[in-house]
Amino acid sequence: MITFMRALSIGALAEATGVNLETIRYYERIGLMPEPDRTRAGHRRYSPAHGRRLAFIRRARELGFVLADVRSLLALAEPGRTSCSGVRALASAHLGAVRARIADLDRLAGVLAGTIARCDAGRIHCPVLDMLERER
Amino acid sequence: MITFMRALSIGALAEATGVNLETIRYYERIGLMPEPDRTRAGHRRYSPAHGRRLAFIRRARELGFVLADVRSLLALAEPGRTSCSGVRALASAHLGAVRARIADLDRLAGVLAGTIARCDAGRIHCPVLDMLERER
DNA sequence: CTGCATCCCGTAGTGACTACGGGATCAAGG
DNA sequence: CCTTGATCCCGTAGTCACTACGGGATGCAG
Repeated sequence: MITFMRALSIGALAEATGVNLETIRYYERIGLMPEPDRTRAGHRRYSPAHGRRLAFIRRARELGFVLADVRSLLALAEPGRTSCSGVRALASAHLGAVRARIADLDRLAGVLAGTIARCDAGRIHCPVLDMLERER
Repeated sequence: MITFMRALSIGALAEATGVNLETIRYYERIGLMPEPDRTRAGHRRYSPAHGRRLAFIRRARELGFVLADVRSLLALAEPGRTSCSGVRALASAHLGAVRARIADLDRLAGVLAGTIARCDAGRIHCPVLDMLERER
């Protein structure tokens, strides 16, 4: 298990969390990650709390939440005023969107597979082009 | 069936094909649609051939082909030197990508659904947040 | 102290559009 | 013929979530 024992440089944090270094700076620019302390020379020093927040963001992104949702989830997860129903609503909505997308892609794959399969039948005209060119 | 009998304005073409007017201009900018003739005042006048090409692009996009693929498909569909095997290869590769994406989303939906389902069990801690916060 | 890895920052590029703004032109009705 | 409102022109910038680049400043090991 990854633990963040001491202050990490941005490169070390990137390695520890698997989040690209430039992405971490991007998250800071858009206000998703708080600004960390700096060394005298201006290099970022990350605390364990930063590491946990970044790991949270990463897992949410892996689950397909858009950054706006991640922002909401972070707010809803604030210690003290945790809102489970809010979190659940967000997750449910997201699940619905994912399932809709799957249904879309399933239909698409069906059309593609059916058309490509007809190629094997040794047609004269290309069935794929036929589909793309045929009106309506 | 939609037929393009005469020269259409960009707005009429947009309506006939269901492609946004600004998108048509965008396709022209990136060289996907050829430049049409213009009226003396500079307004675009589209021929039936333009209409057919745009409809082809639209159907390919609906099937999820990226614009680079659409470009290739258009080249492969050139009358005279039609390449069925090339078209088939592109379509097969795309189908593979679509199926991979579906598999990804299926796994994702499973995780989300499983986690959300645990919310109903009347937990004290929010299972969704638990998942996002837990290390590993 | 030398050299190389790491870090800084701002900017621009990606894909596939969409939106905006300010001006020109067109087509129909009076 | 003239007005009016729809349509069209163009260039630019915004979207999302990053990623890449470049040129300069540090950090740290040998």
